[in-house]
Amino acid sequence: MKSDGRLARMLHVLVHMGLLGGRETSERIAQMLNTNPVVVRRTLGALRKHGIVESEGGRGGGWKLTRSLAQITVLDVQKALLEGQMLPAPLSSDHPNCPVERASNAVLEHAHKLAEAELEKAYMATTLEHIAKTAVSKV
Amino acid sequence: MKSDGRLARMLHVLVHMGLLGGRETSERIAQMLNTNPVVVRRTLGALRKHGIVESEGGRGGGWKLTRSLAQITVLDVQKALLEGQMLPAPLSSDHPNCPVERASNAVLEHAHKLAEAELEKAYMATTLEHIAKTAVSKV
DNA sequence: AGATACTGTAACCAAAACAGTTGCAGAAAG
DNA sequence: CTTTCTGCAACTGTTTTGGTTACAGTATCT
Ligand code: FES
Ligand code: FES
Repeated sequence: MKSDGRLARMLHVLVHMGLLGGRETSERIAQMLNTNPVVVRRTLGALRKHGIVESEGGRGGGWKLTRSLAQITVLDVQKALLEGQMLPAPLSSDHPNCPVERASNAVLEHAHKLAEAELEKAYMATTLEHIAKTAVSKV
Repeated sequence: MKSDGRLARMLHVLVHMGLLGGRETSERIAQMLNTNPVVVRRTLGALRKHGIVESEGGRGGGWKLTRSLAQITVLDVQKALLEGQMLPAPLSSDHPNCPVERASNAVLEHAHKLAEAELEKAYMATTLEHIAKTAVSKV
């Protein structure tokens, strides 16, 4: 499967917008992401639905943040992009009545829940401002 | 993406073989997994390369375990099936020289490493015998 | 009003990964 | 020498993300 690069791209874009302040058009963001304006609208559109960015049409329009970088965590962005679980356990449903399959699935589900909790904790603890400061300090 | 059900299926098959003891043919395993014998050979073949099972061709052939369920962990099976990382961080490489992209990627990579460590710990702590006992106790 | 510069969205194709299927070669036992 | 197995190559199907084209709607400027 082709891996999902949306979270990394959105972090990049949002921090960029936070640092440079102003409004950005899909066209400019697309160039910075080596991709197409439509892909940018598609992905930023998901963030808009969750109130992280807002857009304006027409001449002079574009995208901008609705709150400061310090008020956005990586988890906020991830949740806006993802519908279901972050780390779904890869279960089987070949033989639903078999106790062995159920026990195997239970083990996998438990392990994935632990890992997902760890991931969520790390995502929640990191604000975009933290990323911005790290980036600026390493220029 | 279509999710990867190989680990769950292999746990099921291996515990089944451990409990019922004997040799099993790809055909019988395929029926139990609601799939095709070729898929079974393909997947069990990966386990054979890692010494978890062995196969014999010809009449009366089939698959059997090389060690007891207590000597196989979920992690062993996972490592046999997967080449790379269990939980690869979904990084971006659109603008490799941009410090913001690098900082974003670093955050994601760190978070995923934590989650992967948690997952690996849980997988390593669980033997197939543990799954077998849970299943038997719940019949 | 009309040109210009934006977003919003639908409809497609490409790429990647797992699953499923067919077909056939080879090996071991009867 | 037939039967019953594995091993493997070569397809197709399916799902998900990414990329592209095309067009409708909207706000600003002259
Ligand atoms: S291109 Fe703007 S921050 Fe990386
Ligand atoms: S079918 Fe044999 S253990 Fe589930």
